[in-house]
Amino acid sequence: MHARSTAPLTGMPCSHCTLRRRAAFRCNTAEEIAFIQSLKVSEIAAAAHQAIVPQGDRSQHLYTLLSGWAFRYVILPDGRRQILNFLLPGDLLGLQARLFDQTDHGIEALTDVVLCVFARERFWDIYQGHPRLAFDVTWLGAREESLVDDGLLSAGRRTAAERLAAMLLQLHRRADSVGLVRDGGVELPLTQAHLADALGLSAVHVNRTIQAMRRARLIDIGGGVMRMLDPKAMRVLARAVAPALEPRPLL
Amino acid sequence: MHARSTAPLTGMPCSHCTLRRRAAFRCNTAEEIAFIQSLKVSEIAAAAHQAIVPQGDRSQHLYTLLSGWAFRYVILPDGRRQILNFLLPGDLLGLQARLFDQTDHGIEALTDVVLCVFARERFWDIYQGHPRLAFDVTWLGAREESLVDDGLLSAGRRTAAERLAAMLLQLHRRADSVGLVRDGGVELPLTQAHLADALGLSAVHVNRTIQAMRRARLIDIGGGVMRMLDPKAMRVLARAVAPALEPRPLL
DNA sequence: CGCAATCTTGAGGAGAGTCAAGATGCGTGG
DNA sequence: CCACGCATCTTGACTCTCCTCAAGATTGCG
Repeated sequence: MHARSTAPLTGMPCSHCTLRRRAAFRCNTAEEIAFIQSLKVSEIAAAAHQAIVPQGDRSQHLYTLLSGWAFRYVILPDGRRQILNFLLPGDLLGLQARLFDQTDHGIEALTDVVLCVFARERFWDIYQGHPRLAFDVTWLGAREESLVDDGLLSAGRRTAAERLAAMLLQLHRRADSVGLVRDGGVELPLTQAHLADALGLSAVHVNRTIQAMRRARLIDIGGGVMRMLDPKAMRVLARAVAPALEPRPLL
Repeated sequence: MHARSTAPLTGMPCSHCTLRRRAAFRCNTAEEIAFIQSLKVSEIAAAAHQAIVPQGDRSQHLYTLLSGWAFRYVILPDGRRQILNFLLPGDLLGLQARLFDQTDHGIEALTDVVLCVFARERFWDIYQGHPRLAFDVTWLGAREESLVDDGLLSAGRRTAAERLAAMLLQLHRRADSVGLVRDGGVELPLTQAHLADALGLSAVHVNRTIQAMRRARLIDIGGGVMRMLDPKAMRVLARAVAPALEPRPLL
């Protein structure tokens, strides 16, 4: 729980970034990679539970999450928290914070994370000189919105079991796309309280819903690991389709 | 209720667009406006209740809403509907639909609307030749996401009264910024069923909540017109801050 | 080994949903 | 100009999902 402070790291050249090798990500030209490299200020490690972008802060940077999990959230004055979405490796952080003067949401590390830090003042250069990459930024923003759209659909119109199914399917799929699934199991670093805050439920009710799913042999979850026992039934429950996975951009 | 079919209109040159004159929008250079004009294919009118982008369709175009109200929504297989956000004049439509191969949401006209249609195949030209406008597209996408974020906060963690207050404040503020508020009153073309689907509530409960607000002299709503009687109390209720309104881009 | 966070279970309650019926308003056509 | 019909709004009664409170079990870590 004790957060070690954020520390700059040497980091690895973008051209050797292991994320970039995954099929989930669109290939960049050598020239694009060199440009991305030139934007990169450093790598930063943050410990689990540490604030990456505190709520209400003006974010100084854009980040790409290189490893670990994080989440975007809002906290109301009386302490109620809503998790807006979870962030996995390859996701771009701080886009809204960069565009609007002040963000109304915060970003917190769920596990120890490593972030690729991009120079704030050079954000504009992407648009100036690299239209393809600028397009990618827009694309990543639109993708994030579609995740939030789905969360809103859940919170507004799905039952507790449906919400949970939709969320677990989404996380499983996203984790899979970045190689975080090994023989069917994902390391899920979420507490039930996190799920509750993401789904708009109480922690107690999330617990009961999970147990019902365990009894129904839909999932096997616990000890920080989740296994999908019956993905098809889960999709039926969530009324979700398995979306086609086209390669997505990576900065 | 009977939808007249979508009809192309002559339209007015972008340089004379009345929207563009509003303080709410960022000024463009003459050159930018000429470029935007060159993207413009036509203007299209759609009747209230007509689908602008049907759910599941691959959208052919990007639109700017010139007049009228619309909304983005998802419908689950069993008919439950979630409204993701409302669209007012100046808003960009179809961005996600353009970026992903297929959209999972639809867009429907709430009133009769007029849309500015941009050539799909020239979307890329914005990024190629007009970095400033490309940046604006990203900005508009991020702004829409922040609206959805707020909706998710509401559906997940606010009570019915708080949700309604937050939504009515947002709509009032947005309508005001495009000149739709006259001596305190906005024309709100929403039924209570629309509000229910946007807030994740039942129509009956929205009704009761509205009536409580009327009795408390917070708002005066009915007959398609809303008046904020006590904006400060509404903001306290919604736990919302009045956000600074910086000029936003318009395509 | 012991504390703290997390998970689990039970009991009772409340916010919001559903169903149903009636009221109101409005556009259309006779 | 009025009557009809439909959509919307309103109200009541009852129900149910999910919440809150509270206590105990489990886990993990220092």
